[in-house]
Amino acid sequence: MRQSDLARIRRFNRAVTRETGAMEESFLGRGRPLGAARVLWAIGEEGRDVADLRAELALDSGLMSRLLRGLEAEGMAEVAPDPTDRRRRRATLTAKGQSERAEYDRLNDQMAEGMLARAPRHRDALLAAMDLVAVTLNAERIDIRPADPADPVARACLAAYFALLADKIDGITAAHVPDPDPEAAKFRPPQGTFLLAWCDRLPVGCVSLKPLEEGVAEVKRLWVDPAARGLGLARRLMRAVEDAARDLGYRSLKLDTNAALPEAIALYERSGWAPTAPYTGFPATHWFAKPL
Amino acid sequence: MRQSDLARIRRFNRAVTRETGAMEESFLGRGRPLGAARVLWAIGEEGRDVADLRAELALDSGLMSRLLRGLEAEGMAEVAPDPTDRRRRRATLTAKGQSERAEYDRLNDQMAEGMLARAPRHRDALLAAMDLVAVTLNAERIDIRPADPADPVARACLAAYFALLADKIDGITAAHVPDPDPEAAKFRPPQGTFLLAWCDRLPVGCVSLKPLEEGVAEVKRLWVDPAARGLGLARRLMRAVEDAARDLGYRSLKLDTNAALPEAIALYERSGWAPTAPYTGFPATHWFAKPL
DNA sequence: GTTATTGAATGACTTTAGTCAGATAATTTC
DNA sequence: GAAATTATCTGACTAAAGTCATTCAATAAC
Repeated sequence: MRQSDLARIRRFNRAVTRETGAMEESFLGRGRPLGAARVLWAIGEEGRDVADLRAELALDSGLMSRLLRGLEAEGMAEVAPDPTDRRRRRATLTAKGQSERAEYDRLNDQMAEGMLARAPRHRDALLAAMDLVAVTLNAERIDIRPADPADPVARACLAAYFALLADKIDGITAAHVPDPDPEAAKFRPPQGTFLLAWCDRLPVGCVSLKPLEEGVAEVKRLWVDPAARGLGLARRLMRAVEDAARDLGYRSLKLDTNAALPEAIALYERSGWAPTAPYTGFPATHWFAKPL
Repeated sequence: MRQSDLARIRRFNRAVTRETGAMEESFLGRGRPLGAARVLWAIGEEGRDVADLRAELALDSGLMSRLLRGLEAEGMAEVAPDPTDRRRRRATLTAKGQSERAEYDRLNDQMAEGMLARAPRHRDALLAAMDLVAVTLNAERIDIRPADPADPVARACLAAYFALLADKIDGITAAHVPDPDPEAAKFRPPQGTFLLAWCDRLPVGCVSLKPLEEGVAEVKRLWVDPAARGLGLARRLMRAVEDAARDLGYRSLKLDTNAALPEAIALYERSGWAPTAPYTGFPATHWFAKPL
């Protein structure tokens, strides 16, 4: 590694350490040690099992118990046996606890606001850089899960996908999926599927599958967030959708794409897709098929 | 602020918090509490005054003293009175301390390496994003100081400047300043000056001044690191070089620039520079003057 | 129906970090 | 040269975080 790269990473680490330090400082301003504040926040609006809290915050059972007693004494939380398994206990926030949690949220928002305010003319560039860093650092934690095509998050991914197409392909204007989408059922099992890639609660990619002919399905709408490019996510999404198609009983797959998306074409060629006869019109310029 | 922007910033905060947590974890692996490790590292290869250490680490005098006693007991450091002021004390690392510090350096490098390894195909993009974040968060701490034009850091800025010109202006190939630069003396007081903008130990911009005619100096080589764009740094550099010119006794300034750099031209026009007669040739296309 | 396991709580610790009020010696200030 | 200031150290504290062994009740396994 170059010496100067190291200096850059160190500067980055110092900058974000200072920032998180300032945040914790502001959290202490509410008169509660950080440990207790973290538990209060982690209980969340709906309440949470104590075991669950312990796993997330990596706390010893003794310490967890004491922190909860403290929050109870403050009137912020209540802990009651879980009705389904009375050994387990469930922590919930009182009304007072809810509003205290909202205060922490507000402090958090305020810090975030302060960060963006430092780049008044480059707000979007700063956010994009933050995304790139966060997604890259979380690369190993990105996971792919089925979603409903009507879910707002799924629809947001599709909107990003169509915006990308409109940007890259001449003659396409930003299309959109009608809401409700009359085709949605085709993207749900048993006919098809819709997969979302998640990186720490935010979507970073999608792919979908719908029936085409007897025994053949079509892969549609492969999209990867710009912040997640270069991490092999497109390949993972393709593998996942192929597995899903196999599970749904399809024997082969097809897809179409456009010459303006050379990385996608290269990916298909690398992963066992072969050119096939055109089966769709504009904006498709390339057609591929793959047996399962 | 948009709700989704907030979610993105939160994701960023979680990602970097986890990362710094992992780093501290690895530091604890050397069997020393973080406080002591930080002091050991801050003492540095050349040693450091205790007062200096305290200011940097923001530690209470009692705590600092105890941490130093601990390091002495481990045989890592020695503290001796400062010969110039025997109230002050100077901490230095023993040979053992030096090698322990090198171990922390190695751990740091390893973590940095691990971060870059997560973006094998986008290493430079990740570094650029980290720079943007770090510089933006540090925006208020960027400061401008005179430097020697022969300093390697100054020369690195000039190299970046010429690379930028070569990239933007047709017909220019990456020029470079000869080493040693026969003109260097013109960029040093009392003839001229060379100013560097620093953001946490790394340069993020420069500007320089050299004599042109009796009572007139020329502003040259205004450069701002891409990561520091949009923070008003170019304007600050120009103000600083104008102040320096005034201090050196000049009565007016000139500069030339090229149409391929519209932001620079806009900046000059906004800050009291007026077009003037051409006084240089290619690659200049615009000439400005400003009375002081 | 007894035994083992699990989830949480409790009491008794330790470590780390940090504060605060002197004490001490060197250096400035007047 | 006395008085004030400065830099550090020491002792005596506190708060926060965390560990560990044990207890207790509920549940699962046999």
